[in-house]
Amino acid sequence: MFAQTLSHGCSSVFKRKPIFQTFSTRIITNRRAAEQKCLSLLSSCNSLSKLTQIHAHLLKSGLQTNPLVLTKFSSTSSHLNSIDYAASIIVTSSRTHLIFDAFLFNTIIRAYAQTDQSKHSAFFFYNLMLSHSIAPNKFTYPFLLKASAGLEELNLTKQIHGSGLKLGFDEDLYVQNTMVHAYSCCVEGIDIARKVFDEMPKSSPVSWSAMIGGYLRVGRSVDAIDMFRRMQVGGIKGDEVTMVSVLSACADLGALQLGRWVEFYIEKERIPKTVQVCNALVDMFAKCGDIVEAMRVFRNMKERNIVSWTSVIVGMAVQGHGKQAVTLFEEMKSHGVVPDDVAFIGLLTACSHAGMIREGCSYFNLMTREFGIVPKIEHYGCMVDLFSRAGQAKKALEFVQKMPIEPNSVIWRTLINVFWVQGDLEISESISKSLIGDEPMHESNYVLLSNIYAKMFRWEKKSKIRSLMEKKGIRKVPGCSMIELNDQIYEFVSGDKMKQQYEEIYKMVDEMGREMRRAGYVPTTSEVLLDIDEEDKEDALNLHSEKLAIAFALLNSPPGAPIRIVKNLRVCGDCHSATKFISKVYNREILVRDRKRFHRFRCGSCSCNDYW
DNA sequence: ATAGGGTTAG
Repeated sequence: MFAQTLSHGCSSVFKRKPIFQTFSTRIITNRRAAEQKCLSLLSSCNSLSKLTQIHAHLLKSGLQTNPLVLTKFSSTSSHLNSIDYAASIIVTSSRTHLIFDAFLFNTIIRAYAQTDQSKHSAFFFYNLMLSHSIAPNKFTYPFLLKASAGLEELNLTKQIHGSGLKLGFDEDLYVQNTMVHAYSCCVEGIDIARKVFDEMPKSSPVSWSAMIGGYLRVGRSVDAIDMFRRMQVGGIKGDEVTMVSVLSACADLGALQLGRWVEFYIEKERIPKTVQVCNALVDMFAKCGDIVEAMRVFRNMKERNIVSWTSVIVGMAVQGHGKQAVTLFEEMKSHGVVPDDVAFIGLLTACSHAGMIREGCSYFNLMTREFGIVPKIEHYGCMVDLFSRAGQAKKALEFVQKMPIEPNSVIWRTLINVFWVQGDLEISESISKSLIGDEPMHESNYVLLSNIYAKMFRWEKKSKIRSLMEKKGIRKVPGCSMIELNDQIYEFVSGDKMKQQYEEIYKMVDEMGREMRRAGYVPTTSEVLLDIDEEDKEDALNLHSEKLAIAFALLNSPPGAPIRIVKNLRVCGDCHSATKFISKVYNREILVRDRKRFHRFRCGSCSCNDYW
């Protein structure tokens, strides 16, 4: 097969003679031509077997010593085994002879930097390069930084930064941009990235995108948005990559108004609406709860890929629209788009949120049977969630026991929760205890166990957990509700006396309570897992960040305007019930995005049908 | 030859 390809590839130059003979004779007489030929053969080489054959042939013909050829070897394939093969030739050759140059090393360094599994090898060749007294050039640093960024090795990045600094390559804009990116890949490096960014004499949209993307990666979406605002103020135009990052930040924060503005900006500035930009728009609208707009963008796309489909499917899933998610999935298949493991996670989530147990099970089986996808822990997680949400604790447990892979803490927590809901507190307690043993620093494990003890009225055990947490310095994540109003994002934390309007807000909360009671609301004091009397429990419920946010929205938005709230935790039972009453009493549509899904409250009921 | 980006169970 190789000989065929080779002779076919050579046919125009070497017409009659057999290929191997051609090579050896020509090399002696016309080395340069043979080199050229070999290089062009390597250009079309896309498998390890071809590579090894070309190499074997080269050995015969004496061309292996040529650095140019070796360079081509390294850049020829993105497959790890081909890169390793090229690497081994370079290592061997470097022991014996030759005039290696920076170009050669850059190529192999770049090849390794682009792999997922073997980025460390890039540094091996960097050191080999130095040991041969070959000076790195300005191209070497972006490659090294790329490798270091992927490894999330802050110290490595610092070292490269230092060496680049000494050689003066840090003045190159490319190097600076990659530097910002590499630093921003580590949570502890993000502020250094910002410092590098701030000290850059010049910047490009790439620099800004690197910074915005960095803030996004470490979960600082507010800072990401702030960077974008700074761009606007500075009159710097972003490009399509910037837009993708900014839209991602909007999606994360649930900032619909800003997201809409970004879409407008894309139109106005004629930023190319690439597939990725449209996918980001779809995802932004979906995560902001505007599934209609998400579908509009999706339907208008000229080209859609698996990510586009998955985005709308997940969008439907978080709205609890299981049927539509399934319909979209089937439509996707009929368009010839092959679902991947992520698409199945979306689909299974949709089934789980909508209580579609039968469909969920059948798709889970189909995934492996028809598409050969081996279920990952996430897929098993979806299934455990599917049974658990439907209250089938026993089935969920059986499923876990039959799983071929080890369940992880997410799955255990799902089980703890379902047994807790069903009042099977002993099982919950025992799983919970062993989980704390496995993950002693994970905050939610303690919260779960503490809730279990509260429900058992074992207050002394509960307070023990609390002091254990204190001793280990583990803090409960405070509940927080966000609301976007007139281009501003407001944050409310439970019981927080915020800077502005707090007296008015607390008054409003009281008024809401009275109006709700008149409509039949009864506070769910059993939700308050504290050893205090009933009246104090009611007060504690009123301090929940969600109620504060709603009060704030009622005070500051026109009557009848819909209210949109984004929470960092799941909505509690009492807030869920209260919000239903508020939607009716105040005649408002209230959309709450919780940690996992949307609740659309209208006229006294919720779109989740109390299934969440 | 060089840089930044979209979907993922609770």
